[in-house]
Amino acid sequence: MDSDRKISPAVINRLPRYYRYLGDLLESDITRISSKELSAKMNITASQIRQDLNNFGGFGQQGYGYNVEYLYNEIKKILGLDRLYNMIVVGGGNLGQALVNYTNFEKRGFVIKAIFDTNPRLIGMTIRGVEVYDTDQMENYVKNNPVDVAILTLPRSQAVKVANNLAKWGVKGMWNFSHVDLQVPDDVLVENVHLTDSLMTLLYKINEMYYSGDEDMHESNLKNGLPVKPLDQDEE
Amino acid sequence: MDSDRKISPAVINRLPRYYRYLGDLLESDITRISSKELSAKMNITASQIRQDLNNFGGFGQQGYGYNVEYLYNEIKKILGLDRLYNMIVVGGGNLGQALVNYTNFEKRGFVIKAIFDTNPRLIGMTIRGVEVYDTDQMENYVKNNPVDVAILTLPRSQAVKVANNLAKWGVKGMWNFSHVDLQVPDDVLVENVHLTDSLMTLLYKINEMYYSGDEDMHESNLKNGLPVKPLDQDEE
DNA sequence: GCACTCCTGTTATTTTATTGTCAACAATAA
DNA sequence: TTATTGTTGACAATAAAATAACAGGAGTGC
Repeated sequence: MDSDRKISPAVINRLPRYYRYLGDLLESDITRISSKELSAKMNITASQIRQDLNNFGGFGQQGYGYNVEYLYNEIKKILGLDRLYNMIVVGGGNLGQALVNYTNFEKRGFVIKAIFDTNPRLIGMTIRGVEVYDTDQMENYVKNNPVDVAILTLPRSQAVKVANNLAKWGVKGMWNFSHVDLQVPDDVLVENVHLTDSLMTLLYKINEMYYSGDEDMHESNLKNGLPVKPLDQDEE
Repeated sequence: MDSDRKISPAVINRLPRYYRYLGDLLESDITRISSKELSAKMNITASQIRQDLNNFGGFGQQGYGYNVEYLYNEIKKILGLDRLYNMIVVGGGNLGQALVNYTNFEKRGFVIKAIFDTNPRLIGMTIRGVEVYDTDQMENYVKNNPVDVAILTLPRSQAVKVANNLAKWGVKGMWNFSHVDLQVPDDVLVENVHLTDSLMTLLYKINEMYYSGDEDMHESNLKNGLPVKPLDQDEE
């Protein structure tokens, strides 16, 4: 494993997908697979699969292909999934609770240790065995307990300040669901999940496919049962 | 708006982000902005901003820059956000409920009309005024009501079948949160949100930064308070 | 109104990512 | 054994994306 070379982000983003497919194969008791076969399943070129994997080492064997279980475990190691991670949820709203309730996280080694919120009605409650604390206690908690990842599901107005504090107090990474791009020190890693952005790109594609070249789209719009109404700006 | 030319996916994915920043500027009563200024705010090169925007038309003016409100509204139109969209949620679990409860969707014109689930305890319930129906009724509903987007928050085992049916019945696009890559006809658009994948890439980066070059990572692991425990495969 | 600066739209260049090709070698069959 | 097939890993070729360069129109100050 050549840890000097810088792996391109495009490759890293594909790794979890390989991991998922290999897990599926493992469950189906398939013991070996060639890049060609995997290519057909995943809709990626075989060439790219081989090149992606070779960034981390030669896991395959000529004339044989890849051993599914071995490759699966190697990718698991590469992604760091052979360890436990301590996480906290900041913002105990709907999304925060949904993530806490997602049982598979625990199975994968993502352990949510605490939830922080400012809402008095939530504080003291327990969600799937995880207690909700007042945000006031967060500094104390983070400074005295190892926190690998903070899951941010709070309103954008508070997100920046909270993220900066968490960074200062030693949280390694942030999984950010709030509607704002965080600016934190370079040694704190941020992964943004902008759900609305993702939905918007879907809508763009729908529009492109169903209404493209239609300069005044209102008519076709009505035909499709979509009433036209001006919408104004909203605040998260 | 040159609707012939094919816009690259990279550009489309950036559009919502531009839209977000322009909305912020609008709220701050900033009326004009140059690509250079926006570049500083967004951490993108000015060159890329100009090139991105020019895919859709010349919205700026030499010596002046871009009019914030005008550009905001143009991007709104490009993304198709000047219309209403009818949506349904398939899978009324935690995540599905969280999305229904996300009030901003409605403000943006994303109207969730119905929720479908197989769980008898949920059927008949109302979440933020949206009723939960038995999945049996979905075919009838979709065939008789325009559905632009189906939000899929169901277990992977059911996702593929449901998605194929929805495609057949005329749903235009799917916003897929289930842990599987959907294979649907070409005229049905799918936007996948693989939350776990996104978390895994964050973990990769955390590992790279904190444990890189450390072939036997177990020791440094313990130093950081992360107990090492072998984890096995799980099923969604 | 004129000189000067700003800033776009566009073209050129560089960088990054993907795909295609092939020699080398393993597995399998003859 | 020996031939044949399958398949990797390396690298070359191509494509896509990002960045830089720049000509020239529009604003600004005098």
